[in-house]
Amino acid sequence: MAKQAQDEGLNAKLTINDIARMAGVSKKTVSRVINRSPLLNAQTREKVEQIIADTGYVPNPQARALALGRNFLIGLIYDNPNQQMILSMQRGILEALHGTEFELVVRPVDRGSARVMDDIRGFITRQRLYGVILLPPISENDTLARLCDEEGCRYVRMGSAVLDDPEHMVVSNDRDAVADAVRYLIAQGHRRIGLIAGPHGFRSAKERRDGFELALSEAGISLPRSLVADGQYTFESGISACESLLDLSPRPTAIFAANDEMAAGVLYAARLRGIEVPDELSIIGFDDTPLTTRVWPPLTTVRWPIVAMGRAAALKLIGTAIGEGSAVNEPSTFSSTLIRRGSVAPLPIA
Amino acid sequence: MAKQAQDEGLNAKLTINDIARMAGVSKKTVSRVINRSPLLNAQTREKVEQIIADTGYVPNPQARALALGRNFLIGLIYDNPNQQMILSMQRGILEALHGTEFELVVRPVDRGSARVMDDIRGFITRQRLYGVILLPPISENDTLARLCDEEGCRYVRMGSAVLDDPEHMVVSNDRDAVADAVRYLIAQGHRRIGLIAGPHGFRSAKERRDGFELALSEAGISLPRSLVADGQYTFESGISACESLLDLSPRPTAIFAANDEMAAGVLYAARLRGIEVPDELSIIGFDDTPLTTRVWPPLTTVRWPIVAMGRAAALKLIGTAIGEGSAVNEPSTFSSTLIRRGSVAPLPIA
DNA sequence: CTTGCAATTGACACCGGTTTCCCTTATCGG
DNA sequence: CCGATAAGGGAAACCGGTGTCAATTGCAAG
Repeated sequence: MAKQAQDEGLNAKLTINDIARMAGVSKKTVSRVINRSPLLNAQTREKVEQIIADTGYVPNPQARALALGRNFLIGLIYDNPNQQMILSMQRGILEALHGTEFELVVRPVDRGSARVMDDIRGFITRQRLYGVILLPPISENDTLARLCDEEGCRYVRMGSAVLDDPEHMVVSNDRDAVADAVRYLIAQGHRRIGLIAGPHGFRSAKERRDGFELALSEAGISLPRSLVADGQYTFESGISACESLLDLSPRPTAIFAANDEMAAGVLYAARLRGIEVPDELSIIGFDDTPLTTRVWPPLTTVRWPIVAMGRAAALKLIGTAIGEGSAVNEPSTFSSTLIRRGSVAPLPIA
Repeated sequence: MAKQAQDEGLNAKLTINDIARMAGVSKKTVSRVINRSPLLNAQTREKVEQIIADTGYVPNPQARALALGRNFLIGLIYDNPNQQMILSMQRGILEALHGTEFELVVRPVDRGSARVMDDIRGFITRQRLYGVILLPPISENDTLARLCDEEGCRYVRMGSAVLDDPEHMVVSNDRDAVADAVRYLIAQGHRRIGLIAGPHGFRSAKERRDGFELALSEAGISLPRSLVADGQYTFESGISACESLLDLSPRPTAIFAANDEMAAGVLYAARLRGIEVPDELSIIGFDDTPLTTRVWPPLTTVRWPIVAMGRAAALKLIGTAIGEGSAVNEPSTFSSTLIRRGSVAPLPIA
């Protein structure tokens, strides 16, 4: 342990010149070893590698960044209301980055600001990022993707619709997942099903709504406009959207909320009116946040593999750099599953 | 907007040499302007500053990092089970960093691993971090603080006890906050109050327990060991800890849980047994996570200003660099407040 | 035995800043 | 009016890597 620490302290000062001198070769040769250049004598390589291993030398990232014009940093760009999602993504990404030479730089941006694009451009070019991962909803912005292309910055966009562009996207299939969830409600006998939709302009909101409508039309159920309430993906918006649905007469016997926060709002609104869940009202949410098991009754919801998607995104970005090149071109569509808990009950035969 | 973008594209290629040529001075003089060197003619400075402003030149961070031997990166090091807290801290830190030249690099570590210290040392020295912010519980590790000192890396430790070392710490006073909360329970007539403590080895757990015991002893209430149950700061551990408390006879009339997750567990366990909250059992949690308003009844809890603390920590770190030097030596103790919601009721006169 | 080509390796410039050291020039006291 | 002193400003080295291109070596072909 003490020796280890000593080594560490030592290698903090070691430069490529030191290694070159010890090995009796030039800087350039050491550089070739580090960068796995193929045009290099096997013996020379071995000798240098031995010395690198013995001394614990690690090349200075700042110097590399300057010479290469590129850093070994991954940027995580988000502008998201959903904190839980950011954190899970971040976790997945960090898992993939762990043990590599890459570090993660986080960068929240303000979609509302007029200068977002310039901010991001500055971030990317100044830091000479190796690549960026874009979280929704800003990932849905094509201008941003074009900007990355222009600046020669690798990127991966996270999303919630089927793939347009496999090389640059990691997505979940929200539409099908929601359709499944709603089919489940229908199978339980529900016919008057309310939707609390996500905010306009969010792709995920649209996909989830499409899935909802798809399942209904499959079953030949008509959807009056009044059964669709707008939400903002927040708890509070879930409450008020739910109230407008409960004001209907007859009121819906089931509600699908486009995320768990709003589903929790439904639970809250129902309790205020003394409506029993799930006996008088069934609820399904989306996300499978920890919240779903903390509330009562525990929420039936759609789980999408956020952490795994984060990992996949990171891998797609750095795949070629860490010798996992195969990951890069692999299409990355993840599927979600319905998690049945306690917020759905069959409709009693009237 | 178009012009702006053009400027941005331009300045990506501008170097200090270009500026020097345009201003008709040497690189060094431009460097002096950038670094606010005092030994510089006012006119020269103004001229150069004008050109920098016009062209939108920004010095290359990689080159600076190499020359200076230090990066403009802040590291966020954590090993925490409490995801919510990490994210709030991160938010506060990013708020403070916004608009500065600093970026945030996040670094989860595994406290269990034998190589944690070497990992962190590698992270700090390799990236030549400007400074790091340490989140609890690993911030409580003195070896780590010493390591930062050795490596000449600025650091700020977040914590939950009164200050040992104002220069390097931003803390909340958990003990007093909990004492207040428990005094409130006592004022409501409760005498048999259970504690669900946090895990051993966490400073916050100890502080909160101390506060709990303090309030009880002030009021002359004895605390049998059986009224203290161990938890792990998780929902599940809250449930089982609560069950052991509810098995007592007579059972407690109130429970203080050392965090909200465990308090939610208490709610869950109570519901399983058909115990009414707050009428038959009062509950207070700690953290004021969003969860507290999603559950029923909404949880009375202790709010600590996590985001503000994150901001303060970042400011303490970069204060001198951004001309807010005063922030650095300011002691940073934050106080928490009791948020009264619906999970506490007065004890009915028996 | 000489020439051509491929495989290795090294010398040197360069990435874009900062630092060291020295020279020039302005200011001031005698 | 002259020399001392200090401040402004520039040339060149340096931070620690990588890219370019030429030099060296070994070996097969002519």
